[in-house]
Amino acid sequence: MTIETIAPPASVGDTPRYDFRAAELRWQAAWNAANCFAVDDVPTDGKPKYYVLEMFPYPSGKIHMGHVRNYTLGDVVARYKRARGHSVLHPMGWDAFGLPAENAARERGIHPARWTWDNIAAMRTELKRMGLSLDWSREFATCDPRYYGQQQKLFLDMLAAGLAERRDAWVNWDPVDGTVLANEQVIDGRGWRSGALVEKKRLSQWVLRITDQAPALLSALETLDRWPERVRLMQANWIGRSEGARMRFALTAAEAGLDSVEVYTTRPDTLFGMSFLAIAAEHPLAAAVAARDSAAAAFVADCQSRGTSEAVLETLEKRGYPTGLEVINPLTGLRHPVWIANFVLMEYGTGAIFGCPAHDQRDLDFARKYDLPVTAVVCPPGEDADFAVGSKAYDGTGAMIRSGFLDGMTREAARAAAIAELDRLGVGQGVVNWRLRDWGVSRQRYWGCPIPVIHCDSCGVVPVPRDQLPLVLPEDVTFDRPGNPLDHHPTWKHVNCPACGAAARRETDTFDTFVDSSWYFARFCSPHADAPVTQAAVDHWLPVDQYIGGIEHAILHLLYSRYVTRAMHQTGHLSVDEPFDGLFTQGMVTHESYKSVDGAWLYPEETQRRQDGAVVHRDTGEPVTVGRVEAMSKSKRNTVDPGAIIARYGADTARWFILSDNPPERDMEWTESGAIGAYRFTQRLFRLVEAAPGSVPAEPATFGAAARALRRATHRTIATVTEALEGFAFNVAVARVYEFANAIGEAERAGNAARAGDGEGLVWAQHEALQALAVLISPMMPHLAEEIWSRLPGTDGGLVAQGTWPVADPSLTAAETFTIAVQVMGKLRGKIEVLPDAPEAEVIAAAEAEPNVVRALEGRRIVKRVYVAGRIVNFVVAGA
RNA sequence: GCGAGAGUGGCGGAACGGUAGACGCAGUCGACUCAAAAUCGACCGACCUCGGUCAUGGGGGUUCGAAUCCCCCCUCUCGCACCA
Repeated sequence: MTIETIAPPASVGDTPRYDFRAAELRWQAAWNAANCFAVDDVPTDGKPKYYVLEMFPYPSGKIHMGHVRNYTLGDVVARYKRARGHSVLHPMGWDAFGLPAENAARERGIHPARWTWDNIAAMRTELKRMGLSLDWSREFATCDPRYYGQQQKLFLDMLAAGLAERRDAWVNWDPVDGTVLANEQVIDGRGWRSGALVEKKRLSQWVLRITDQAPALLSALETLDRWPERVRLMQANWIGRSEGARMRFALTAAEAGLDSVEVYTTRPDTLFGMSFLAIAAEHPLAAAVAARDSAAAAFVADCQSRGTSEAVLETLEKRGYPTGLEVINPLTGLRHPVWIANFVLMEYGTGAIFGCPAHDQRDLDFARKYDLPVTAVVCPPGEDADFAVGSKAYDGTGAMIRSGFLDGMTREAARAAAIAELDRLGVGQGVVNWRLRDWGVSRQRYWGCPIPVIHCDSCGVVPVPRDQLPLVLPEDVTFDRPGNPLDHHPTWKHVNCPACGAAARRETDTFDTFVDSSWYFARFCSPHADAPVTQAAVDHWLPVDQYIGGIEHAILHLLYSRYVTRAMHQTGHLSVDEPFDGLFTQGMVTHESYKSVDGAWLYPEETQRRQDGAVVHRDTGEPVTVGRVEAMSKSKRNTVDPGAIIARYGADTARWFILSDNPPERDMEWTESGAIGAYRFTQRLFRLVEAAPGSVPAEPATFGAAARALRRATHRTIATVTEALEGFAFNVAVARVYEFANAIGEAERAGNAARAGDGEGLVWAQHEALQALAVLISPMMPHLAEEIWSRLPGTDGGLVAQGTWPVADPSLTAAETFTIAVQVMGKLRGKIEVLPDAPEAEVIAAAEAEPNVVRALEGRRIVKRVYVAGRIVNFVVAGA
C-alpha cells in the first residue's frame, strides 16, 4: 500500500471527488470571515455559557498525535454545545516557559525567547489546519510579560495574604537540570524531566502553603462528580490524610540542647511493644550526633547521597546507626536506644518514629537485622499470648496484651486510651497528619516568570512595587556556563531597596512553570485585561465546564490548579473554589514500533508492508522486525506527524479516524489502514450528496414505506448520535453515522424503484436525511459538513457552524412493527413480527404458533409465559 | 504490598438484566475493467448430521432470562509505595 495512490485527484472518470485540500482552507476562511467562534468576555446574548478547555500545549515546535486527539475531542464538544444553543468559550494558548528553551539556547545558541516564539508560530499554523473552533482572539503565551506580569501581581497578593513564604527546606535537587524539583516532580527518586537521581539539599526557597488547604482539597474531591474516579483517588492518596498521635520521647541525656524527640505515629496502641526509636538522616538530632561522631557523620552522608530510589532498587535493605543515646517511653518508663535509620523519611511526620517490630514490617526487618527485642502486644484472634513472631509482623486487629492499662482492649479502644494518657501526661496528643507537603516554587532558571521580590539586608524581603510590574526578564543573557543565567547577569540583580533605598539584591529565581499553568484557565476569560482577571468575566465563565487532557496530569497540574483557584478566591480574584467542573482524561496515541536488522529504530514511513504481509525497509528491502504497539515516542521513532497526515488525507480524516477507533479514554492505535478507511468514508459521504436528487419538493402530506423507513433512520440517528456525544462515546457516534450512511445509500439505490410508487416523499426524505447528516457529522468533520451543506439544495447558504442541532421527532422513531424474540427456557428459538399495539395475549399466541418454537415445545408443558413488551417472549416449561 | 480499572471474533470495539458480536479495520468471493486502482454487491466466532450445539478469562450463585448483578479465582494495565 503506497500512499501516493490514495492521494486524490479532483475526480476520477465520472466519480466525483471531494477536494479536501481546497475545501478545508475555504471553510476555515469562511468561519474566520463570519467570526463564528469568538465570544465576549461578558456575553449579553442570554445564552447558557459553556467553557470547554483542552490542556494548552507546550510549544515544542511541532504538534503530535496526542495534541490532535486532545484538541479533536475538545472541538467535538465545543461545536456540539454551540449547536445546542450555548455560548461557548473555547480558547487556546501556550504553556511557553520551561527548560527545553534553555537547552536549545545551550545546545544551539538560539535565544529561548526566539526559539519559543518561532515554535509557537509553527504550531499555531498546524493547529489552524485542524479546523478547530477556537476563539483565537484570546490566544496568549505564558512567556509574554502581559501574562506573567499579571502572575507577579497574583503572587504579591498571595504573599500579602500569607499564602506564600520563604523557607529553608530540604529540597529535591536535580543535579542534571541544576534546579529544585517539587515532590510531585520526583518520580521513583528521579527528576521528572532529566531522569537524574535526585539529591537532597537544604535551600532557602519560596513555597506556596498548599498544606493549609489539604483538608479542603481532600473533602472537595467528593463534589467533583464529573471527574474520573481514579483521578480523585490519586489525588486523595497524594494528599494522604492519616490520623494518629504526635508525642515526645525524653532523652536520658540532652544532646546539643535537644532534650526530647518528637514522633508521629498512627499506632499509639502499640507503645508497650516499643524496642527502639529511629530518626531520619536529615533529622537535627542526627546532625548533632554526626558533629561529634565521625562514623555517624559517614552514615548520614551515605544516606543522603543515595537518594530515595536507591532504597527501592536495593529491595528495601534496612540500615541503621546506633547513636548511643536513649529515650524514655512515657507510658512504660522503659529506656530504648536511638538509631539513625535510612528508612525513616524526614519529609513525613516529624522525621522520627518509634519502632514496634512485632506489628510493623519495616520495624521488624530492622530489629531482626540489628538483633533488637521483639515484643508482641496485639494478640491475633485464635493465638495465645505467647505466639511466636517470625519474620512477618502482625498488623491486624486483636486484644491488647503485655500493655499495662491497655490490656484486653481492642486495638481501637487502646489507641484512644493511649492518646488520652499521653495527653494527660502532657507529652502528646491526637493529630491528623498529611502526606501533602508545601509547594516549593523557586527554580534556578532563566526561562520562567521572575519572582517579584527584592532582598534587602536591613528590610528583609521587599515586594517589587506594583507600578514596576511587569518585572521583565532581561534579554541579554548568556548560557555559556552552568547555573542560573539571571544570577550571572552583570547588572540585573543589583537594585536599590524600594523601602530604604540601600543597595539590595533582586530575587534571581523564577517560578516553577506549573505556577503558570495553574491559573491560565481564568486568564482566558479576559485575556487582555490589565489585571489578572476581571470579576465579571470569571464570574460568568468559571468554572470550566469540560476540561480535557492527559491522565499524566492527574496529580501535578490538576492539584496545583485546584489550589491556586482557592488561593485566588482568598485573595479576592475569583468567587469559585474549584476550577474544573468536568474532567475527561484521554488515552494515549500508540503505534507499532519497527526495528531494522541492525537493531536501529525505524520511522513508520521508512517501512513498507509487502503483499505477503512481511514488513521490509522501504529503501533497502531488508526485513524489519515489528515490535510492540506502544505510546508514540521520539526515541522509539514510532511517531506519525500530524502535519503530514493532514496534508495527505485532510484534517477531517484525521479527526474522524482518531474519534472512530475506540473510546476516547483508552489508548488508541494509529494505523495507516484506519486513516485510509476514514478517508474513504469522507469520499463516500461526498458521493452520497452528489447522487442525491438536485431539488427538494414540497413536503408531502403522506409518505410511502421507503420514505418512512428513511425518515425513521434519520430521526433515530439524530437521537442516538446526540446521546453518544453527550456521553463522550464518540466512537459510538461515529458508528451511528456509518449506519446512517448505509441507510441513505440503500434508499438511494432503492430510489428509482421506490420513487415510482412513493412519488416525491422519498426525495423529500432523502434531503431531510442529508441535511441531518451534514449537521450530525459537523462536530467531528466540520469542513466536510459545510461542503455537504453548501451543496444541498434548500439550505440557503448559511454555515453549519452557525446552525442548530436537529431534534429527533419521537413520533417518527418508533418502529412500525417489532421483532419479538421468542425463547424457550431462555434459549432463542424463533422470532415473530408484531404490531406495536398488539395485546399481550395475541403476541404470546403468535409466539406459541411459531414453527421452531412449536418444535421446541413438543412434549413439554408451559408453566410460565414471560412477556416483555416490544422485546421478548420466554416460555418456562416442565417435563421432557 | 496497597488502591483502581479492564478481560467479548484475526484486530478496534457495540450491547436500559431481554435476539451477543452493531459499526469499522483486515480478509474471502463476485461485478465493473484489457488490467490495476477506485467503486459497488455478497460472505466473514467455532463445531455441525443444516436441525442444531458451544461461545463474552475460569468456577460458583441470583434470575423466566446474565457479557451485564453477587461471591471466589486467574491474567493484564495503570497509579501509589520504607508515609510510621
